[in-house]
Amino acid sequence: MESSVLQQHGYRLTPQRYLILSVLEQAQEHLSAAQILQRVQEQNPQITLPTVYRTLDLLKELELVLESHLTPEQATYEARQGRAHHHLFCRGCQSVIHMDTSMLGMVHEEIEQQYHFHGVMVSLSAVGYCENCWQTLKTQEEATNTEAL
Amino acid sequence: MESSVLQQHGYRLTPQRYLILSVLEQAQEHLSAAQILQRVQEQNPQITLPTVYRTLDLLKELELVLESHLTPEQATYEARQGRAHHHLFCRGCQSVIHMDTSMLGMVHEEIEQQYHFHGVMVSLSAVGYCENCWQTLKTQEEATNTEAL
DNA sequence: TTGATTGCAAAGCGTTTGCAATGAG
DNA sequence: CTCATTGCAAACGCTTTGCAATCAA
Repeated sequence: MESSVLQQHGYRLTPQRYLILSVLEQAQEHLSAAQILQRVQEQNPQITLPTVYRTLDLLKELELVLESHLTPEQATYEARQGRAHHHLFCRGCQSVIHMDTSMLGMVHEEIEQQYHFHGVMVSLSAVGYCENCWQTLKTQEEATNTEAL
Repeated sequence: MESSVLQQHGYRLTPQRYLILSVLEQAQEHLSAAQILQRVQEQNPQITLPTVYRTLDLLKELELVLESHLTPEQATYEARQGRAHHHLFCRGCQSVIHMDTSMLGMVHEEIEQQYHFHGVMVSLSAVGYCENCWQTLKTQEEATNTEAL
């Protein structure tokens, strides 16, 4: 648990902040602010959405939490785990798979050199269909084609 | 101008749609819906924001326009130009630079094989500071440090 | 005690929708 | 005539903010 980082930066460790951070650390998936609220309220129904957002802002600033915008509608959040990773998103079941960074090779350095940028953070994201949803999709298409005849 | 694609799909080519598409095709940058409205209203002040959004939906569907979510706040749009590309975003001046796809190499195939995904679209985005903003930033930091003493 | 933090309510902002008026085919 | 398309106004959903009450240090 990285909650001590809060105090190290002069912020209070309140029950709300502790709960929100532990929900994120225990989650094995990306959570939206609303999902975080829901889980957090199971332990303490008092907590409200503004508190979730304010806490997330703090945790982002302290780099304990990462924010993603895989879908346009809403941001999702995850606790910063050890290894850097990228996201593979299934259009079908909306699941998010983590990819490791190995495949990116020297992309980072190439960008800094080629475009004269500094402090570059590279993020790769891919969307597609997982095996399951791909099969479902093909079945549906066949059904539609048959209908159309 | 790809406006003929509209009719090919049974949609009307209205003055509004024509204007919006040409604004996007002439822009050498990513535009938000509000920016599109502004440029379009210079020619026809009658046009409204809902029309812009409805037209963008259409153009996205016809793949004449690409939508990006480089920043959380608002989506940006660009006319689909010839070559695929990726985005390099400067945190300082908010400018967007297009990178070509060469550096990605076989990433696409690797993902399909390694994660058993189908119809994968890869998008790489990077954020950092361009040369200019990097210098500005360093100067500012020095100033702040001096102040703090 | 004292300023940081919270809950509440309300506002903000980008985006979407219902609907009547318009206009192209 | 008929339906796609528009402008208008209002709604929507996520996120942020003002403020008084509360609470950790």
